[in-house]
Amino acid sequence: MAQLLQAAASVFCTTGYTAASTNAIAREAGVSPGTLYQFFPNKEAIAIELGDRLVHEMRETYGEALAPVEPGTSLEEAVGTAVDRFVDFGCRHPVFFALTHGPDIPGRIAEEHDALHATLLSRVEALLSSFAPDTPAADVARTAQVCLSTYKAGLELVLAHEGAERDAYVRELKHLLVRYLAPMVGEHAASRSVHPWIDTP
Amino acid sequence: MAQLLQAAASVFCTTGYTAASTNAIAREAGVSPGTLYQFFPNKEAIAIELGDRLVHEMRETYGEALAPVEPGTSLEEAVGTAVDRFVDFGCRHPVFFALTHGPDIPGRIAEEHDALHATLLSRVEALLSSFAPDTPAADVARTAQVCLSTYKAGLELVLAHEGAERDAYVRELKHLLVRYLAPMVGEHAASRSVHPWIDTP
Amino acid sequence: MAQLLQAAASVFCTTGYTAASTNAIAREAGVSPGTLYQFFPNKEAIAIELGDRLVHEMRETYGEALAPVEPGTSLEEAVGTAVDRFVDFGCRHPVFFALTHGPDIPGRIAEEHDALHATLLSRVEALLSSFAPDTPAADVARTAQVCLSTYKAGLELVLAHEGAERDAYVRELKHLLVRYLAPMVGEHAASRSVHPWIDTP
Amino acid sequence: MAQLLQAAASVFCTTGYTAASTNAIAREAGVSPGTLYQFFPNKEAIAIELGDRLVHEMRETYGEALAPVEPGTSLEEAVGTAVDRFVDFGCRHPVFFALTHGPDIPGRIAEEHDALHATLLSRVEALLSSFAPDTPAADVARTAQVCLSTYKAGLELVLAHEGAERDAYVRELKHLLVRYLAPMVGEHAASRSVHPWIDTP
DNA sequence: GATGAATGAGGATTCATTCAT
DNA sequence: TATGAATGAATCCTCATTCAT
Repeated sequence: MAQLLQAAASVFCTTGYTAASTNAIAREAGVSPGTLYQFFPNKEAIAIELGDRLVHEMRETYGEALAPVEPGTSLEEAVGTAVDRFVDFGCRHPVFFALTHGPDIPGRIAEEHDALHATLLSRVEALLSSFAPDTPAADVARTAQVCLSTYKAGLELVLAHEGAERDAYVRELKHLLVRYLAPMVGEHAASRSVHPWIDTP
Repeated sequence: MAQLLQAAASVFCTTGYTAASTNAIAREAGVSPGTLYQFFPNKEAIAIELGDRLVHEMRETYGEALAPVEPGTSLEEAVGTAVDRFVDFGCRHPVFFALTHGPDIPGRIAEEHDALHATLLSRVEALLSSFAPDTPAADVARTAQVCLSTYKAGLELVLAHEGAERDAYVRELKHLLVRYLAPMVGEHAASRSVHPWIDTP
Repeated sequence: MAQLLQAAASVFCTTGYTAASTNAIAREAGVSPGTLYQFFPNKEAIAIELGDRLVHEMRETYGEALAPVEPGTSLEEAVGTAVDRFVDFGCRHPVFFALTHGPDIPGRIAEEHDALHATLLSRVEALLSSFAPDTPAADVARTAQVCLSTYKAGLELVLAHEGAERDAYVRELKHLLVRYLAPMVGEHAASRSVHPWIDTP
Repeated sequence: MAQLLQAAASVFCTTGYTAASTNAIAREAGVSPGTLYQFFPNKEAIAIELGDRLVHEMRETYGEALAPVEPGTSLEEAVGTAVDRFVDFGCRHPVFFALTHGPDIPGRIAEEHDALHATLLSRVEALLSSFAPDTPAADVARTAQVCLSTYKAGLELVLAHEGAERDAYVRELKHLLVRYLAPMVGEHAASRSVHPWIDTP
């Protein structure tokens, strides 16, 4: 079954969900199509189970990565940790993006993913609030959304490169986020090593 | 034919390229399947024609949006214009993203898109170089990549909202980019209203 | 219309009846598909009209070629004339074979062709009877069938070659028929330049 | 699979290759269209497999039928044996002709068939040479071609009849060939029961 | 009369799913 | 339980035919 999920991950990665055939998955897993259907009622269920596991692991990853920071943690540190974890996760599970993007993925996964997104969102919001308690909730929510989107886009870029170049992109992604967030958290993080940012007046 | 392309755009948007059936496109266009095949030799050709038109329009859009800035233009202005154009384009052509993502889109489109990407990239690089002439080429290239990815991700976020909320996201996207780029262009844009950024020492 | 039939002949020749498309015929004729259907109710009708004309011309050709021979005509002369006409006809109308062979031609043509075949058969029978009046009718009929089949097969062989080689095959075809028929007509054609054949005793 | 090939043979026989639909073949075989495609990748492959088997069997048939004759074998015997085998083969495999004629049969089959034709041709040539060693090669080749064509045409005639009538046609076919060849082999077969033929002087 | 875009049933082929072994 | 042949609906695409202009 782990075998099957791994095969599915591999096939989804290379062909996408829609174009992936259950026969191809079974073949990749080295079992017969019939066997596949003794573990999963249909193709969608495979993607859902896969998604569930990813989401679960992601939740754990972020549970730690986005946990409320201890007082005194700098923005750089917080962002750095989160990005590193995110990158690590993305490297270990390239399927995640095959199941995340694309309008042709099963509804259940979309829901699952939305739920994950919402969770992450609230964590990021909490984090942001701890850094900038006075910011209106709507702004925090929006900023969190932007952060998540940026995360994902940046991660794809990171994964598209290797070695030193990958590391360079990781640094850029951190800069991108830190610089974006600095003004918001600036006043409440005067102890940081970055100059306060003067936003559009 | 415009009718068909529009229908195709609509169907590709909702189901993705792979899952889109030519019969569905024909139905959406209000014609019979046979009619569709008098204009396009096959499904791929529809996507390609659609992609060509989008790329063409995108090229024009960017030709103006990313044109070398006149001396004296601020980073904010340059980014603001580019983002506005990009957003406008995205609003008018939501298909663009359906044909851009996904591993199962026809090779021709991928090429076309890669070519477009390369073009945009070199324009952004030129723009960045004009703002920060002393930056090493490799860094400029990487920064341009990050900008483009951020553009795209931000645009999706923008398109997912409407009205005032959309405008707010547009502002955030501009901030995101401006803040990211400010340190790089900082020394050459001392006249700007942003403080120079002190990067990782 | 002659234009259309000619185009049809050409297309039938190259692709066969079944694989020939009415659009291809119309295109070959330089007219629109609609125009084609103002002359013929359907694809079959084209083949039928074509077949009719060929059969008509063939009938005339054979009317003369297989006409009752004047007394004193040798077998060689009779066969030689018939073969020459047949070959000439085949050279001018290569379609004939496209519409003659193959199990996928319309029933009407088959009938037409069968009628032609029957006509030719009775002429050949008459000819044979005039050469060998004492032969039983059943034998004459069978021999006539063999002659016709041999004719056709030989003709295809002839048409497959050109120039001197074609002429050589024409000669062989004549030999084939003359030698086959000689024993049957031998006794009644003692004046011929061939030795009588002593058949299976 | 034998079931499918048999069904295909039957359908090809009645409708010809082009007009034969895979659904019809599947239905004739009593299976679903999908099943057919688990054995053959496409319609052409069915014809090719069928053709291969026929060609293979034909080769064996002819390997024996056209083997170099032992010294002392008469022309009648040689022809008689070959025709009998050919007829037997044709009776058991009427498809052979459906896949042999027609301009729309798959290229692979045409090649296969051409190869077979060439093989048969060289065997017939060898046979003829053994009977008439002094005949120029070009003449032998031509005569062999005529023999093969006559074979095929005669066989179709034979297959079109049954019982005693079929036997009668078989005899006629043998006569046709023996009489055609007698003059050529005459001098070297003086011991035979046929009179030498005096050809065009 | 000529046109040619439109039609839609039909054919080749795929693939998610089932079930007898 | 595992298998893998069988299924058949659905897909892409063709082409004989029609009809508004």
